[in-house]
Amino acid sequence: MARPRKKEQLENLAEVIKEAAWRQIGESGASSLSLRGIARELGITAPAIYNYFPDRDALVTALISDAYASFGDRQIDAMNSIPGPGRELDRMRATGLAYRAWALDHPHRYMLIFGNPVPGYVPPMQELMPVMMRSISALTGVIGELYALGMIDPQGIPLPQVANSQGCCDTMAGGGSDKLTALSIALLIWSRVHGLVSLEITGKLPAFANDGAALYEFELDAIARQFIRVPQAAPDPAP
Amino acid sequence: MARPRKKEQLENLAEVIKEAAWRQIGESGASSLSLRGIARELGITAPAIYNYFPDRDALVTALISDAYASFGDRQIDAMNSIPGPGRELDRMRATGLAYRAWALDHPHRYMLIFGNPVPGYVPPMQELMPVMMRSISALTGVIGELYALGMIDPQGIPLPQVANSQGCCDTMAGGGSDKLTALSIALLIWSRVHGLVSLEITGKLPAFANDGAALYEFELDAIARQFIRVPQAAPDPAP
DNA sequence: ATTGTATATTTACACTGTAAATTAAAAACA
DNA sequence: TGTTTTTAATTTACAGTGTAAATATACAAT
Repeated sequence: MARPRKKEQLENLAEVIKEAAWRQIGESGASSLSLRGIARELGITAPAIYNYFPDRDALVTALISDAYASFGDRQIDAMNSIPGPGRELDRMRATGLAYRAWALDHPHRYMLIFGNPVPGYVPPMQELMPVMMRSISALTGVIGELYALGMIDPQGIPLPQVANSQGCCDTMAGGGSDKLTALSIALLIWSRVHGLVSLEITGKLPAFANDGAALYEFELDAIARQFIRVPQAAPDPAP
Repeated sequence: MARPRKKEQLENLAEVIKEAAWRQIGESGASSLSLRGIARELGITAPAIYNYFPDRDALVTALISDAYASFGDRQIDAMNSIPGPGRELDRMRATGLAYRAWALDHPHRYMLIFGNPVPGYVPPMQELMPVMMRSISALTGVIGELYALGMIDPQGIPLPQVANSQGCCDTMAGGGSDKLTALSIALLIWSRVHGLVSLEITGKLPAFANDGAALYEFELDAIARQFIRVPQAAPDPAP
């Protein structure tokens, strides 16, 4: 009732197809991704791919899902690289630096998930939501820690409308307005790092070509200064 | 030696072609722009377009150029809507609000110039530089005004490397490090509004779908707070 | 009227994604 | 073992794309 093995290798053809797709994207960009090109590279015919992906969009979705996973791994690794209490600020900075580092390591993957480089493709949010949520869990987690420590001043921060947060925020916005504030801050921070990184990756910061790092770290500092307040330590009684 | 008029109208066919292209972009997005589709809509054949644009990329470049012009018009209008000295901060805010307003009015044009939605297209910077520079002249102009008034604290702001600023910054980086600082600040501000606006336009802020304005105005305020310092007015002697 | 030139059409080619029919191969069952 | 069933691949075909080359047409200049 099944036919798991073929005479040749390539039993994990779905994975091989995705690898070829990534190589092709890395060479000629994500927009010129071609099923026929992949098939040509693998020595098979184009319609054979349809046994593994119902259409080209499904392949793109799989690539995006993998990219989110890779991105999420790096974010979570960065967060875990600065463990323990009392180092929440360093932890946030580490995830911030990891954001740009991953983007520079995989510019095409970055544009694939955070830009819209593929012609008629619209990502199926419902399917991608889990990997998406996981990938931003590092940032939202650290923000949550800082919030719990009273290191964030919530005043003036616009909140999302819970009625509109369909599914997306159910996981994290389940709590009260604390979580909503944390989500909002995470969004504002994401917007800032995304703005800078996407401009750098697409080569729109020519004057800073060799010093995007300085600009980015300046922005990280500015972000911290804006949102973080170090709680006034109660002056301990002199010994 | 020439043949200026045809029996029919459509003498400004280049303009008509661009209009059809914009309409097509407005309906099905910039990525599905098709020469054959335009020709079909205009009742001509596809190769006829090649008499007006050497290839599809040239048409896209012309569209981008027009989009920059439209964007620049709105920016400059916004700047001029708050004239006179003493209102530099309001002027900056007006250009900031106009940035998002134009983007929401023309999301496809915005993505055409600030995203990269067209398959294999790479914009010819050299050709687009004039309209690009004009379109950001409003922001850099206001920053320059504020800088001249001593309302900007340049310390800590990373400067671009003049060696790398090829052509782009010759116009504005001709001066000393003042201009470079202003350029750098303009870039940091652009990065922030671009990050937020691009996320909103591409529908990646679902939770804030109905209140992008609040989020954006919060960001404008934060930008002003970060870069602008009101010079200490000398306390005038009590009457 | 003839020439010259700009503008359009026709034709053709290589490329894309994908649907339908067909063939080949391996596994399951007799 | 032989036969059937299931799955995977190929072949073929179609509609779409950008664009190059050759061709026809209509106007302006001579």
